[in-house]
Amino acid sequence: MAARNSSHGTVSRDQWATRIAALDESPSAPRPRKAPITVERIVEVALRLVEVDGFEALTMRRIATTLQTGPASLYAHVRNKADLDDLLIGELCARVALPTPDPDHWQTQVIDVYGQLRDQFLRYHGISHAALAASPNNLDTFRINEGVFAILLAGGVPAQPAAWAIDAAYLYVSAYSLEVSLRQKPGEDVDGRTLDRDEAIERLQMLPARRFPNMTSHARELTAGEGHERFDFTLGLLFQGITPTTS
Amino acid sequence: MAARNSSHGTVSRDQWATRIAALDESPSAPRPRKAPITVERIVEVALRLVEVDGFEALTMRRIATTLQTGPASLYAHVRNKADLDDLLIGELCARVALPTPDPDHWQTQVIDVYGQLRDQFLRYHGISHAALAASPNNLDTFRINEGVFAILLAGGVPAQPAAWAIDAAYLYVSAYSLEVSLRQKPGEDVDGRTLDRDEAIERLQMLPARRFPNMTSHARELTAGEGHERFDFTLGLLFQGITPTTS
DNA sequence: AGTCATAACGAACACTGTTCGTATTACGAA
DNA sequence: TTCGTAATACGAACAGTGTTCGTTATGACT
Repeated sequence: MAARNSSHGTVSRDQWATRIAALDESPSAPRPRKAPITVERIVEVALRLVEVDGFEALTMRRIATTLQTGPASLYAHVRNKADLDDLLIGELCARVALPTPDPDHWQTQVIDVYGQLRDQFLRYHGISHAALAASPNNLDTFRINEGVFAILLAGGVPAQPAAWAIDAAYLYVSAYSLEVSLRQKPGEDVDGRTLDRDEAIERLQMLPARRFPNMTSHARELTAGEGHERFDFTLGLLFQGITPTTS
Repeated sequence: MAARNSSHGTVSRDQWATRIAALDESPSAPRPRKAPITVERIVEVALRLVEVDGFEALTMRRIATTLQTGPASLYAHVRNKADLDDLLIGELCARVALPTPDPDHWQTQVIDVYGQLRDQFLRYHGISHAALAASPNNLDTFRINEGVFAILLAGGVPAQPAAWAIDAAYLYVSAYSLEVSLRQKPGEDVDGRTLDRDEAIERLQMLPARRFPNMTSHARELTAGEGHERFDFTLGLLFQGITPTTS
């Protein structure tokens, strides 16, 4: 009611600002108009934000401001935040390369696939939280399950144990990645691993030895496992138990 | 500035209301004064709220209003919401009964312990979310680990595989409980399990058979598992792989 | 009876996901 | 070219969340 802007060539101040902002876009972009907001760009920006600040800091507002818009604009392309989370873990699952089944090396193939998934989860801090919250209805999750299923069947594993082991493995990979992500939170980077381990041993041995005799005496075993040794160990247990030909 | 209440014996309206409310407390309580707010009461109320409405609906404000107070009053007894979550899963872990190790039945003993933990998690919808978010620094978690460790060592399992299997088992139990909780969300109660299974089979077979040949042909195996059959299967894999005496 | 540390509290802050109604845009038809 | 229309983008707001600040009331000890 106060000040319309329909008189001759003048534009509103906001429009002027957006035109200026549109000047220094990417000069080689075929669309100098604005910046079309698509689901792919949302996922891309969201993953970049998660990679930098972690999944806990991923909010619709941050995605929107990174895209130079308001939060309401995202809901035209994404139903929920949960829906966006599904898309994120879908993208991560889609990056996992599935090998052609080799009956002689099915076990290492399976561990390699889940290692890829774990690395994707660990690259984006805390995103496995979304992997656990979202029931695996995602098509990309199905793709991984299908690939592992093929490897297992090629290896001679019966269908029933294979199906259950696949389910358990996905759960374990997600939970393991989440635990590692949360444990790395106070730590600076990948360094200081043995230092953290010494401190963990110290804390364990600080426990009352009467109530915790085994944990205090076996603190070394409890904190052992360089790198992803524990990960490989557990997956080995899971898939060695369904081996058709006993090693 | 508007209406003080320091004149003679009159009390404020709020004070009067609290006095009236204090009348119909528990008549046999030794403290007719007010209602002392302790950590135990907070945990008790929080668990009751989670049992009714699920963990997602557990907020500090709801706990406070249930205790007839404001949200700020809780922070005198609890550092964070995360701290409260730790207390909750600590209470749940404390309820698990640990048997005296029997070398002849160590495997069933271990599965029984984790079955108790799973049932506690499933009784409170979505609380395993907190179990995964909180790194197992809790003393009650240590207690379970200590108990299982004792069972495993009594069974003749070497310390290193025992420690790693304990870690993996706790992770799996939490993730499994969380998945079951989230899957039960739309369902009414425990009923309708086979109906859900038929629907799951139908959806699986709706997938494009060219890209998902194994999942479509083995939909029955993928959806199989009455009750906690999958749970027992996975824990069996985990602990059968570290058995000293091959069955 | 008086003092004082502590607990309880009301109100607010910064922030979240989400929705409503409007304003703007792009594109095909006259 | 001009216009109308369907779809999109967006500002502002709503109902919540966890958490903190400054104040008030309490209960025990001297």
